[in-house]
Amino acid sequence: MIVTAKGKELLRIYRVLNRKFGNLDWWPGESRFEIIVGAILTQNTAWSNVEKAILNLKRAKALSPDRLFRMSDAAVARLIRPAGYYNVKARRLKCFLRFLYGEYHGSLGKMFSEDGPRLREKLLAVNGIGPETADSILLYAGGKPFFVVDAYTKRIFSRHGFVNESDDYESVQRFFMSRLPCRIGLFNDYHAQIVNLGKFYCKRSKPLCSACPLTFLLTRKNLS
DNA sequence: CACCAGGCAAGTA
DNA sequence: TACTTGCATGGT
Repeated sequence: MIVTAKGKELLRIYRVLNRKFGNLDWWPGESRFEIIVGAILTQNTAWSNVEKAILNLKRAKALSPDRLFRMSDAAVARLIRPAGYYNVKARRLKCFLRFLYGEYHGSLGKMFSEDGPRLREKLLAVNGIGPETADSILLYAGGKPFFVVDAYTKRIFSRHGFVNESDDYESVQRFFMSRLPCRIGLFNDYHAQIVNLGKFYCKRSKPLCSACPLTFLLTRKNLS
């Protein structure tokens, strides 16, 4: 099936997902800092495990930039153990905090007052923050218009012929950002819908389920 | 038991 | 540039 991917089709797909699942109100997290920590902890990790780690941080009153920054790597690692890769992730959190204090005196407000593209470049220069983590931070904690691309995005949209599985991050991101209206709320909920869809319908080694609303939409369109 | 999860960096050729 | 490997827990 050949799909000519125009912007209106991407919007139609989004509307179908939103109608079925409603507004998902991402990111799950009560503060900007919690969102940032979650974005780092969820790298290649099930969110349920990240929740346990964040709960540990909250119970230890460690979920603030200053408390976390003062803690030793080993102490942080112990708290975030359920999230997996706890040694590297403890270092990555510290790298971000060193950046936050070094550049902005520990103020997220100052950090997010920077120009979006400029801040993105600076985040990417922090060890442990790659494109997906940077965009998650910018969009969900900073309210800046960057479309987040993850494994589900590539998997789902390559299986439907919109992009290639081998396309790099920036290329897939451009595919969406050049075809969608630049709206925070849309970028926010679209990515949330994709992850939700992936969790329910699209595992790594299994084909798309025929009950997947996206499959249904595209099949129906193909027949008409 | 095997496989998977909302990546990333560092090493090799 | 394009692979490969290490990192690690908890759920199915």
